[in-house]
Parts: sequence; C-alpha cells; structure tokens
Amino acid sequence: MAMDERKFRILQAIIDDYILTAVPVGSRTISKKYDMGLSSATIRNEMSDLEELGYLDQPHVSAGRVPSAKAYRLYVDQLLQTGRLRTDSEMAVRSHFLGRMRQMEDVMDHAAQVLSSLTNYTAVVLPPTGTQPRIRNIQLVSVDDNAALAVIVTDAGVVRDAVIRVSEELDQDALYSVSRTLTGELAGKTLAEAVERMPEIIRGMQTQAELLEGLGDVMTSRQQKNHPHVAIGGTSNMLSYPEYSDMEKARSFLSLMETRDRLADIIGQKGEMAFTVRIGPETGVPEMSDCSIVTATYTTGNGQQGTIGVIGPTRMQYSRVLAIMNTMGRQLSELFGTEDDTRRLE
Amino acid sequence: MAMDERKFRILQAIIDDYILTAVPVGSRTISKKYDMGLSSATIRNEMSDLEELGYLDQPHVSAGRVPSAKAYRLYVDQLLQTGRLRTDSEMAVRSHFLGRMRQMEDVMDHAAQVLSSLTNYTAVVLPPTGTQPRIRNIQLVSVDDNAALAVIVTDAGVVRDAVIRVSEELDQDALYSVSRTLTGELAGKTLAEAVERMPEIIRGMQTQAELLEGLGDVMTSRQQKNHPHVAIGGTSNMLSYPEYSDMEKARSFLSLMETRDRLADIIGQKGEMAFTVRIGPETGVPEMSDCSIVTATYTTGNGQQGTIGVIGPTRMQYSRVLAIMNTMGRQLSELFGTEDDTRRLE
DNA sequence: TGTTAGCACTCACTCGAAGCGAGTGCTAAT
DNA sequence: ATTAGCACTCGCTTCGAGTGAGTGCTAACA
Repeated sequence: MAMDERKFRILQAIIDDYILTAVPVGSRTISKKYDMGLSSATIRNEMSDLEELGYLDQPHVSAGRVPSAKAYRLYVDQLLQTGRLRTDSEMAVRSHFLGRMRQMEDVMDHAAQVLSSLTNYTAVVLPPTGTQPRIRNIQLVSVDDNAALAVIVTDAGVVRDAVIRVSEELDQDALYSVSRTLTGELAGKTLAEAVERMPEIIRGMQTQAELLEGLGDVMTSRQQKNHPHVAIGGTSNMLSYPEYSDMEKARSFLSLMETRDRLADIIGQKGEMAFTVRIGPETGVPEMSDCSIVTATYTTGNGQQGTIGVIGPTRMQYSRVLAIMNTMGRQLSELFGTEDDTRRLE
Repeated sequence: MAMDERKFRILQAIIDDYILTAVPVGSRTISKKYDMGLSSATIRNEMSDLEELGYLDQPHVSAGRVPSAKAYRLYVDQLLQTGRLRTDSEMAVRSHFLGRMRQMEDVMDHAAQVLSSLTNYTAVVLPPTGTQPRIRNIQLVSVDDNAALAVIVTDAGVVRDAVIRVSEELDQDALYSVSRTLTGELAGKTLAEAVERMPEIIRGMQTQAELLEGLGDVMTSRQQKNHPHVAIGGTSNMLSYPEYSDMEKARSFLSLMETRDRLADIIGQKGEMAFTVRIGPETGVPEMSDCSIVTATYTTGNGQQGTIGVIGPTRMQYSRVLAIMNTMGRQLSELFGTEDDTRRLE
C-alpha cells in the first residue's frame, strides 16, 4: 500500500484542521467540513492506512487522529516545493518598516517584534554573521582622563564598542593619531588577523602600549563572543497555545528562551536552503520536542547572512508563517544594504 | 481592640509560614510549628481579631488564613525599620562580579541575571538616569563613503551611536576636524542644550551641513528615546510559583515583561527611599495585583541613579530579597565609579 | 479574666462510578 | 470500491459521598 493522491488530500485536510483546532480530528469531521465527496467510513479506512504508513498518530483508540512529525514534514516539503507562498501579508510587513531605523539592533528588535505579532508565535532574529567581518575603521575616543572608548567599524556595519581603562593620561589628539595608524594597519583585516598583528604594532609604535594591549584584549573578547545580539519577540505568545497548558513545559521553554547563547545556536544552524523547517524531534532540542522551528536567511550588502526564526507548536500554520518570513527576509535584506546589488541590476 | 505584641508575633509567624508554603495557614500549624506556648484555640481567637483588623484574609470559611497586603506592609516596614538586612549572600553577589565587565549594558544584563538567580524571582535593572547626562566628546567615524557613525560620549559613561547617511563623500580627516569643533562647542552641555545649539553651529561651519543636520536628528531622537536599555532576568522563575498556575495570569505577566517601556516606567518610579516595596495593589498595575515589587537604587560616580528591581509574588521572601538587593546595589554603585568617592574617603 | 479543651459545623478537595459522546473497526449490503 | 450500520472503546465530565483541615462557639479551668 502506498501514498496516493487521495490519501494525500485527506492527510492535508487533517493537518489543516489540526493546525486550526489543536484537537484530534475524526473521520466525520473530514468528510463533512472538507467536502471530499467521501463518507466518513471511507475516510476512516484511508486514515487507518495513513496511520499504518506513519503519517498519523492516535492518542488513544477512540480519539481522532493527530498528524505525526512525518506528516508535517511531507506537508511542509510540498509547501516549499510548490512555492506558493502567498504574500498577502506583505503589505503589513512593509508598512511596519516605513520609518527606517538607523541602528542594526533596533532593526533586529523591531523585526522580531513584528514577526511575532504577525505570526502569533515566538520570533527570533540573529544578526548577520557569515564570512568573518573585516575591519574598516578603528577610532579611539577619550571618555575621561583615564579611559578611552574603542569603536571598531566593520564592513558588517555592526559596531561594537568597549571602554579601555589605562593608568596614564590620555589626550584626544594622541588618540587620533593612534587611531589613524591603527586603521591604516588593520583596515581590510578580519578581527582574528588583527589580533595576530597587534603585538607587532605595539612594538612598532613604542608609545601607548597599555592602551593598545587593552585594545587587543577587546578585540579578542569581541571575537570570541559569538552571540552579539539576539532579538526575541512574542515569547508570551507561546503560552496561548494549549500544548503549553502544562506549566512545566512552559517553564522549560521560557527558560530556554532566556539563555540566548543556546537559542542562538539552535536558530543559527542554517542549511543551504533559503528556508529550513525543523519539526518536533528534528529540532534536536528536548525542550522543543513538540515545537517546530522555521528559519530563513537574509543577506546584507556584503553577502553576510543573518537568520530569522519562528518557533511555534508543531501544528503551526506553516504556509502563513513561510509567507510572512519570506517577505520579512526580503525586507531585511533590502534594509541592510543589498540595495547596492539592486541598483546594479537596474 | 488594637494590635499588641502577641498579635504581631502571631501575624509574623503566619506570614513566614505563608511565604514558605503558599498555603493558607491554620491555627494549629502556628501553635505547633512556631512554639508560642499557646494553644490553637487561643491562636484562633487572635487570628479572628487580626482578621477583623484587616491583616488576614480567609479564602473561605473552613480554610486557614492568608496575610493581606496590609499585613505584608506592616511586615516589610518592620523589616526596613529594624534594618536587620542580613548579608549572608553578600559573598555570592561579590563573587559573581569578579571579572569586571567593560560595557555598561553587559553589566546590567549580568546583574539582572545574578539578581534573579539569587532571589529566584524576576529581576529588572534600569540604567542610571538622573540629572541630564552631559556631553563629553563627540566623534564622527567614517563607516563607508556615504555614511558616518556618530559616537556621543556622555559623562554617564553610556555611549550611543548611530549611523548618519549623507549623499556627499566623506573623508576621515574632515570628519575629525568636525568632531573636534563639535566637541569644543558642545562639551559640558546636555543633549537638549546641544540640540538647541546645532542650527547655530551649522551656520557657523558652512560645510558639511547635511552631516550636521543628521547629527542633530540623531541627538533629538536619542534624547526622546527614554528607555535606553532594560535588563531583565529570570522571567521564567515566576512560573514556578503556584500563584501563576493560572495560565492567563502567567500570560499577561509575561507580555507585560515584554513591553519594556512600560516595565521601565513601573520599575523606574522611585521614591526618596533607598528601598521601595510596593505590595499587591500598591504597584498600581492591574496585571500585578498579586505581585510585589521591590526596588533599590544604585549611584554612579557623577551622582546619577539607576534602579534595580525584583518582582515576585506578594508572599515573597522580603527579608532575603532586601538583603540581596542591598548588597547588589552597593556592588553596582561601586562598579559604576563611585570608586572615586571611596578613594577619597581612604 | 485570659486560656484551653471539646464539639459541631463548614467546605474545598479527592476519588470512584456512571453516563456521555466522539470516534473507531468491522461487517454486510450496494 | 464505497457506504450504511452497529457494536465497542475510552477519555472526559458530572455527581455524590467521604475526608480532613480548619473554624467558631461554649463551657470549664487556673
């Protein structure tokens, strides 16, 4: 016995219904609500087959059927293949971004906010991180007599700053000349390369050794710190779904959301696809055994890739979510300077 | 009938027990567990009085008594007066801060983390915001040919940056000289004052009008944006307490935690006291009608005040929380440069 | 007069039985 | 191959009895 056209249509109906109601769906429901021109008995037979094939689970003998992870997998793959990602919510996304924001992190936070409120699930946005970002400019700014602020501008557009304290007094002009030298020496290098070259530079410069060493430390720590900023939105949305009426589950989910490092790891692992859909056990995260994670990527001007993700129950509204993320991803790509490319295409 | 010594001792025992168990406490429990040398019957009489006085509530006639908000109030005031804030957890706090962090926001996040994990409640940390911060240094750094990064250093030590896009090409040396002029003109001024002076400066400088106008915009928006960074820790802790076994309550609490602006408003309203304890209705927040909020302040080098807050159920372990916050507040004050003062005292 | 023992009473909570009903699987008819 | 019919299953809800923690009141006691 194999999967045929009709079985697939029935399965689809079951998934659709389950996504909507979160209640095991019975044969009668399918034959009535989704007019297939088949009686409940026939549906029952087919459902029995589908169960045998592993697409349906039965919580208990006299309950309806529930789609298995395998079923969602099929459903989603179908969705992705046919590519019919309707973008009716495109306008909604677009309108949210009318006032362009300046700060990357603001944009990310905002995107997570929007994404979660459009989908009603939990949304996560990770900053672009692809090929090692390259240094464009280094500036040292005096904060007070004994402290300087190091601003490192990379081609990712991301700027991280850190205060370096030194014992000697600093003056702004000296800082500026150091900044120039540093920028000259290090522009175009990755952070890792820059860290390597620092000792040499320190030897060459003679002065300001303490400051430069501080800078080296900063670059090292920035480099290791691989979770720059994780924007999360709509954590509480998760609690509105019956699958989280179990407090213990809810708690473990929430505390996972709080440990951003881990979350970034989970969301950040991207495949080569534009969209990744991990369903239930596929997430590889015990706390999320009945969640699904949908991720998509966006691309910045210099080809770096960021990730946006939506976390919801396995029965999430995949087609809706995919459509929204599709739009959102494009929106972000555009916002983060793929505009260069667009211009080139014109 | 008035409150006497014995009534107070009984009330205290009731509160202690309720804080521990979250279960209405009966007369027998008090007479047994807390040996007062009184029979349950006597306790009952006293409890009946205490109820009449408004310190106890009875969920239903055959249940034990539950402390009212008024009771907690009394309890806390007593606690604050006697000032016996034991600092046994002082070491714990101190050890967490061994490796000094550089970035203000990192510190705040970390503090919220520590505070929540020590108390097992939800913790919030607000940045210092007192008298208007004054500008110390303004630097413009080129990001790419058409964009500059504005770094504004204030005496709060907080540094916010924003990218300004212009149509003309920028070169670093020109930017530097503009930076110098700006710093010269605006150092010592508040953001508001700086915004006012901008038009004049633009007239005086002749060149780079577009850039300077962008800078003006940035300053204006930074000034208006009054929720710089709200660090939150242990949101999920709240779900472990039985008072939040009601999903709807949990949800509304969580979504309140997500709207940082509002949260900042709630936590940020400080009295003239070192500690503020708002119990139940006193919070003025419907979603928190059975929460208590404890806030404390910390002080930075230049006298600005930040706030730390702990949110828990009304039956929170006040004495523990107050002790921990006491330590944490001092710790933060020290970290944020009251060290100058300390040194002066030596 | 304050304290205590005793007792009747209340009422949330637990547990099990009964009933309900959605849903299935099987069989026989179409 | 499809469908109508029917017996059967079993989770959920409802209901009532039983339980026990806790109270309030009264009367006795020191």
